[in-house]
Amino acid sequence: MFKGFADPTRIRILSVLAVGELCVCDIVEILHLPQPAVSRHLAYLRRMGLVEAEREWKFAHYRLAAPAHAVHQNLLNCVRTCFRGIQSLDEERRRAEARVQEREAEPC
Amino acid sequence: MFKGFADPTRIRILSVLAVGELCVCDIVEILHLPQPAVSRHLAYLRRMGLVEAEREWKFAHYRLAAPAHAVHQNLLNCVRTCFRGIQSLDEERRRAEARVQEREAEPC
DNA sequence: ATATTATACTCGTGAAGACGCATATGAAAG
DNA sequence: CTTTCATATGCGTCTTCACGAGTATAATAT
Repeated sequence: MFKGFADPTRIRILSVLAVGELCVCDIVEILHLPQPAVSRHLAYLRRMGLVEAEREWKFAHYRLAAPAHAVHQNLLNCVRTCFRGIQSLDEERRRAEARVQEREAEPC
Repeated sequence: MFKGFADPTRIRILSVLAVGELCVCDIVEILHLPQPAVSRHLAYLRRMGLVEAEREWKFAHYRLAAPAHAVHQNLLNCVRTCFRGIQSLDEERRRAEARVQEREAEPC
C-alpha cells in the first residue's frame, strides 16, 4: 500500500484523481506526461487497489478506490489534506477541477 | 517519506519504536533479524528523518523523530493506530514494551 | 477496408534497494 | 595492547521498478 505512494508521479496522479473521476488522456494533459507512463502507473495503482477503472465509450475513467482498511483511509486523508499547499500539486489539481467541471456540464 | 514505509521490515522497526526508545540490539532480538539488516534499515530511516539516534555508553538508542510536517504526522498516526490488531506486529510490540520497562526499572 | 483515437503492453536500460556475508569502526574492559 | 561488545559499512547478487521508444489492441469514424 505504501509503495503505491512511494513515487512522485503516482502521488501526482492520486492527487488529481482526488478531485474527481478522470480519463487517461485528461491525466496525460494535466500532468504533461507521456501516455504510456500514465497507463503504467495507473496499472500499478490498480494492482495495489488504490484506483478503480471503468471503460465507457472510448474512455477509461479512473477514480480513487474506496478505502479498504484503516491504512488506506489514512493515506487518502493525506492526499486530501496534507498535499494542499504544495504549489505544483495545487496547479495540477486546479486543472483537474476544470476538467471535471467540463465533464459535468457536457451534453450527452 | 512514503518510501520509508514501503518495506515490511521498516514497518516492523517503526512499529516497535513507537513503543519507546530502543537500541539496535533490542530490535535485533525483538524482530529476530540479523544485526546488519537492522542497522542498514535504521540508517535508511535516519536519512529519511523518520528516526533519531543518540549514542550513550556503547549503545545507540533509536526513537521516532518528531513529525516535521503533516504527511509525517499522518504516517505516525498510522503506526500508532492502524497497525494495532495485526498479530505479528502486536507480538513484537509486546516484546518491545517489556524491553522499555526493563530499561526504566534498570539501576544506573 | 482504412484511418483515427484512447489505452495498454513489450522490451531494453539503468538505478535503487534488500539481503547475506564478511569486515570495519569505535569505545570500554581486561 | 588486545579483546570484546555494539554498531556500521562494503561487496556481490538479485529483484523491483521507472522511463523512453516503439508497438499492439480495441473501438469508433470515414
